Amino acid sequence: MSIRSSKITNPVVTEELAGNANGGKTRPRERIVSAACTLFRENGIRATGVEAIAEAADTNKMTLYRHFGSKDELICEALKCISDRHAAFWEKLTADFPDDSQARLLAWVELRAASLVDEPHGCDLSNAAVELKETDHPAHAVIEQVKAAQHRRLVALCADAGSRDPDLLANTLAMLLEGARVSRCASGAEGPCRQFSRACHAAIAAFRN
Amino acid sequence: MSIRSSKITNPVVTEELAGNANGGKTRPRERIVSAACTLFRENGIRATGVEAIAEAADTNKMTLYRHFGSKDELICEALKCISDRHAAFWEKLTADFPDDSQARLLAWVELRAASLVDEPHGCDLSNAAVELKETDHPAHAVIEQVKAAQHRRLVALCADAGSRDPDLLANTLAMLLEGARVSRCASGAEGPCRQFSRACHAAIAAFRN
DNA sequence: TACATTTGTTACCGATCGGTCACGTCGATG
DNA sequence: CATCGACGTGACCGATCGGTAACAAATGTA
Repeated sequence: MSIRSSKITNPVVTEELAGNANGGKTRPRERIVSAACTLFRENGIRATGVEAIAEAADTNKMTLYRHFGSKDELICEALKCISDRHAAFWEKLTADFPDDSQARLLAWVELRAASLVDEPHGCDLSNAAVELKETDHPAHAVIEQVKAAQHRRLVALCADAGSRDPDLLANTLAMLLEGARVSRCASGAEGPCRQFSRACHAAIAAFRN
Repeated sequence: MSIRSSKITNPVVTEELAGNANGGKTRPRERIVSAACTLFRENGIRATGVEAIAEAADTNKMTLYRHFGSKDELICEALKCISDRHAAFWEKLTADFPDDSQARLLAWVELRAASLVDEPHGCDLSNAAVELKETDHPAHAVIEQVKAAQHRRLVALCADAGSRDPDLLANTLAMLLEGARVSRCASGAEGPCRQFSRACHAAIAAFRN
């Protein structure tokens, strides 16, 4: 359901050079990454076996290991795929509101609030960070890098919207979003996340010029 | 370190009827729950085997299964133990600031901010909720119940402190705390959680009467 | 002392995990 | 047609998992 919207963005467009002309069927690598994203999100990373990923990708374990040296490598690749989706989200946001940066910030709140409703599993990056406690796991580098990029974009958005303290506002919004997502898992849809939008608006108003 | 403060509350007091007079050594059941709490927090729930728990508790797997019917049951019991620590935290908070409810709210912020510094693993309850995706897992009932109790206490605290909208303020503070904790795992100590305290103060000021 | 309860020890079970090997199949290219 | 690379299939490996059986040792109680 949530994977369907991403499947149309990634594979079809980028496979023209490969000249694969069969009926819309993508190559195994993309299917594996896509399936890994879905299963990791819905069942957790450790709880998802490589065989289940291969099966969901309509292929087999051997082909999976021909493309990815290990499960950890596949995990990193899946996180990078999610990072690409985040980047696409930001590009679409700036494209939809090219001039009015104030409206762009409000749209960010609204879109994130909407994602809280139909995505009950929280942030895939943060969930991975929570689940993979080994501090030397290669996924942590990917996660930190993506989170840093997101923070930079959010700070820029707050600055464009004319906040008095863009860094503080960005961090506040980041904590509110992260907290809303995780409390969606722990306390349900009727928990604190219910008032995510109002809390964001209050923060924006509090840090206005 | 954090486990030590709880060890003095639970076992010693409740074991007088058992008449165990050996040198301060607690009974296996408490040691198992305590070890489970520590290992679950430091290594994750799924990544922690029952044998490792028994070993850390200075006992063996057979004794563990004599006290707990399954690992899932032990998980629930460990979460309940953590719930007791939360309750102790709140009791101490109200005991330390019996009169000044405004100061009590500020102390809540300060204590939570301090816990962000020396506890890099976030909220054990939320982490468990994220890690255990099976919606029918018995741990979810425990988690939701504890989270609901915490929410009630936080709302009461905000109301006592004279907020205009205690429910909204409590939810905002809950999201900020939850988000600060998880972003501590995903983005490091220099991420958004760095400004948790300031964000809380701004929220409190925004919702003041 | 005699008994009952709680622990400790060891070996074991079936299942699943991540990962590999050998071989067979297919489609594209020359 | 021949070749080559990507893919599919199934069996297999060692390790680890949660959980159990059987028996010995310790412990408290009468």
